[in-house]
Amino acid sequence: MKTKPLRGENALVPLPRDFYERHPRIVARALLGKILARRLPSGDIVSGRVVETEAYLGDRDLAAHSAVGKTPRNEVMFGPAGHAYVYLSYGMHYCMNVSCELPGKAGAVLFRALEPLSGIEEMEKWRKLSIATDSIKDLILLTSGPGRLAQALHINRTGDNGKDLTAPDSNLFIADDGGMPRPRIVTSPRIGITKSANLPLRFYISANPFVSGKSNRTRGNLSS
DNA sequence: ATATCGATTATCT
DNA sequence: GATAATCGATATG
Repeated sequence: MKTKPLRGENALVPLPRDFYERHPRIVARALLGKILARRLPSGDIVSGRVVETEAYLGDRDLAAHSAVGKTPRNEVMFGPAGHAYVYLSYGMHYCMNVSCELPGKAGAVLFRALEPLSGIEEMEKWRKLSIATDSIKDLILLTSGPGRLAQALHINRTGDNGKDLTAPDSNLFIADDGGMPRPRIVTSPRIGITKSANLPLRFYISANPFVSGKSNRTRGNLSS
């Protein structure tokens, strides 16, 4: 698996398919510290570092959308790994996932929070926000939370659902800039679910201020 | 055909 | 802390 860290300008290349062809729990942890990026028509990059993820499993996970079997909404979860699964949450927010596992077996990882890295002004525009400063307190409003980060990167179902995030020319992809080699990872139960709520499938970077969840009310255990 | 329930967020009190 | 906004999927008649 070629996940060799890359650095320097134009170093953002999509992670390979086999990165995602693993158990969602493994992928969710491996994605922490990576970069979720949107490439604009101009070539500019809107991006953030992944600081919080959740795994949704194909087996014995009643909280996963795939638990009811394949439907038009969730079919990407059953398809090949490395594709975007975008769904509408509570009728108003889009949430961004990447499919995992081998074809036929369902699985996905939900992106729950990013630390903004580039394209802040573009994020403000898409979020319909005008933040006063570049303080953490203001930046949090851009990408802390699954609905927020999707809006900040202009992710939506019609434009992005099913998109191959590993394609070299994809305008939505995940990359490794080598900027966070071994993040300190905390494990906790997932947020906002009732079924299978006890499973420890949420992962976030320890002490990172962009992690979502009511002033980090939801506690977890340091697991690395 | 109608009712219920979310992998959420913004905006109140 | 509580609630409204809003819609697709699912369950039931």
